[in-house]
Amino acid sequence: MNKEINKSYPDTSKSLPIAMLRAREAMMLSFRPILAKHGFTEQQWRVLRVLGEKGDSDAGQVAFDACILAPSLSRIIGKLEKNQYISRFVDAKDGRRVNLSLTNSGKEILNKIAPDVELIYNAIQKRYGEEKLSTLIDILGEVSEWRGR
Amino acid sequence: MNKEINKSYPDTSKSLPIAMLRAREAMMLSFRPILAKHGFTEQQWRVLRVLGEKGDSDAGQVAFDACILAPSLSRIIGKLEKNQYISRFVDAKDGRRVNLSLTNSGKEILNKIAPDVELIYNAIQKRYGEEKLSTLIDILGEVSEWRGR
DNA sequence: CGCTAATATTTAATATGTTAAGTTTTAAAA
DNA sequence: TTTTAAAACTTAACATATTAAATATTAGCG
Repeated sequence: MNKEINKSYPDTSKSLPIAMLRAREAMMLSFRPILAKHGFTEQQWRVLRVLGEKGDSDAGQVAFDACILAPSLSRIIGKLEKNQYISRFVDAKDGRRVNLSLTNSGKEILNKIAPDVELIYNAIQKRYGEEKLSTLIDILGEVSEWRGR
Repeated sequence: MNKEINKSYPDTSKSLPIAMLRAREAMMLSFRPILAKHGFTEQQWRVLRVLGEKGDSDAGQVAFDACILAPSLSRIIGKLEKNQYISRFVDAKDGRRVNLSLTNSGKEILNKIAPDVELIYNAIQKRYGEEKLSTLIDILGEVSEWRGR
């Protein structure tokens, strides 16, 4: 469609960043309603999941694992702490670090929501097949290593 | 690393949405400085590119092509119009639609920035190979078709 | 034709993304 | 040890994301 028009600019249909955005958005359309039903945003959910998976971590580690920039994380953990889903305390050995930990309430909500999220994951995997998705994850992992020029 | 801890939650290292976020971010770290040097955000740039590629389009089409939600696009085109990079006018046949068009100034800046962006694309392609990236684009395209469940 | 539903866009409100600057605490150099 | 640089967060300012509601216009139907 529209193959006759100006082609002097890069074709967005082949743009990796846009392709990832689209694919990601397609999936998030399924996930977001589940999280929203419990009052969480996608980013807040990533923080809870990461803490549930890796256990107590400092903010920097959570930021990396959840793929959230430090300034965003600061606000997010502020809210999660206020709502009693996590607790925050400065590291005893290094006063610069802030350690984060799931509260019991945080663990409960995690256990409550996780199964619904898993259902979607399983449906996606059933539709596309483990092999294809694993290929996808692998290539994405390689591209994540890109460090410019 | 950390293979002994709690595994009762989905492993974020295998999460497709997070994997896409990471890979995309790795690439954007190379692209953003180029755009920033000219005062554009990543989204503003997508709008300019889409208009340069597909020619004049209505807002809805641009939103889809650039993968930007309508409310965000409204503000973005407001600023791009104010800065004279695009012009906006209501469709003559359908008063609900807003048609967007690159100004000469918009075309110029597009031609000025595009080559620098291409350099990065080429470097990425050289490093990972066309075949792998084309496989990636294909799978991402399939996943983009996901429509919930 | 007049009424109602659907479309396309915009506005509003809250949350996150991005970059830069500011704090506090450590680590390292002189 | 003093001072200087680096590290880890936080705060601030502006831009975008997301959802819902408001506007304006068109399409369909009785």
